[in-house]
Amino acid sequence: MGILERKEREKQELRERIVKEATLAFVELGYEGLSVRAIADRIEYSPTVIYLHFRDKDELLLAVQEAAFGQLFFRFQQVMQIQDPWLRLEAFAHEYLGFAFDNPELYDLLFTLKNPMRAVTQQDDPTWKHGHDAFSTLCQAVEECLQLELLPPGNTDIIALTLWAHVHGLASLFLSQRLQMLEQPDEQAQSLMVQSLQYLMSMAKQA
Amino acid sequence: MGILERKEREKQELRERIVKEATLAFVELGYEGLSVRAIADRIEYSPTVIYLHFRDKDELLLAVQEAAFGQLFFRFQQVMQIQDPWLRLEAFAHEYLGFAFDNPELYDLLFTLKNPMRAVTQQDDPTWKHGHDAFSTLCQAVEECLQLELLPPGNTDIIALTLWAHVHGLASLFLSQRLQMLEQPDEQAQSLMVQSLQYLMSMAKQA
DNA sequence: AAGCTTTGTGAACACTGTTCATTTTAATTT
DNA sequence: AAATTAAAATGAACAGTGTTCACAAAGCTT
Repeated sequence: MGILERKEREKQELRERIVKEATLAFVELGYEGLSVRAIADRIEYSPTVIYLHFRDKDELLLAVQEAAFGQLFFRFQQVMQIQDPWLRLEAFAHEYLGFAFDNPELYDLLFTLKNPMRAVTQQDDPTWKHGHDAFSTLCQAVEECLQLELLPPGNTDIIALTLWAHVHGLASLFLSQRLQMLEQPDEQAQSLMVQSLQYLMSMAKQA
Repeated sequence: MGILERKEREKQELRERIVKEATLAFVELGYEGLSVRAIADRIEYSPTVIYLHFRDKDELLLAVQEAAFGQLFFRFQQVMQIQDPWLRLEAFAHEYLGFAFDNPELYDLLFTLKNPMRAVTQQDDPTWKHGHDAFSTLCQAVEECLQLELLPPGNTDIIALTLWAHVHGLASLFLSQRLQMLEQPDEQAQSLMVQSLQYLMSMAKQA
């Protein structure tokens, strides 16, 4: 009686195809340009079929977000193998910024746009798995640095938050074009961010 | 011959009324809920009259943003009178975060939303005056701290950017509800941010 | 009072997210 | 194999969006 299984599988496949094409359309057109009808065109189905798989657009964006988290986590996995916790911390920061540069729209979806979060609070099913995992690995690196006295003593979560807030702040200001406030050419913006990161890390290491 | 002047004045008054009502509607309904027709209703004019004063919605948002910058700058002016540069720096950070908490929508408009920036690059008229001013005052406090050796030596702009990125990162993550990743109750989120700020400042002061 | 410029309007266009009655398709039962 | 039932997919529609344009109202100049 593999028929039900096959139908279920086909349904999941279609769902994944929706998420995949939605992701492509999203990175291509940005958030404003992403429409349900555009996705429907790409999967060659009627727009209404999307609502058979997702309550609304927010829930679809949540699925796209989850897929994007997978991409970020994939880049992190290579960093996780670095033994030295301090070097690992630095590598995390660079990888994080690298992801933001390479995938500006997806970065916004992960850490800025409010739409997917509305869906996550509606259903209190806390998907967000990859997000917590990513933060945990950051905390672990911080923990190891603390034990080796490479960081000023303090609460692990707070320190991890401090580092995260810093790199996110840089990425966010850059992507939203607010670094224009520094009155520097745009090509140098990335260099500024690296220098800021170096300054922070040098402050931390003086402990 | 005060007629032309009167007409010009009336035009400016209407323009300011548009910006004012747009601001009110914006903080009330948020970005998604803000529509040209809703603003038109509030000013009791036809929607098309708005396009006599602004090229498009982005340009209107830019004007709202400028007004919001005024509000932020107003809060900063009281901080600017603090003599001790270190205390001034800390006060800036708290005032910045306070503004973000009190005016979440306006904060997004100032530092996150891309729409107004599109207008600012289209016309290369670099309004953005208040933004530069705010950053300059931050730089000045940093400069004074450097001379008193209250901060590790380094480029002034880079240090100012580092501080700004940190508080903006905290505010941004909080407002976009991404601090859920810390698995802490939402009421404690603000406390976490203050602790993170304290950690950063203690690191900086050890120089 | 006639003409002209500015100011304001209503209707329309091409979109958007979303819903619902209807039809097509597939699987099951008779 | 035919009829029945359940699932999947659709087209049309609704209310809303930003924006444009031909047209009307108002005010000023001559």
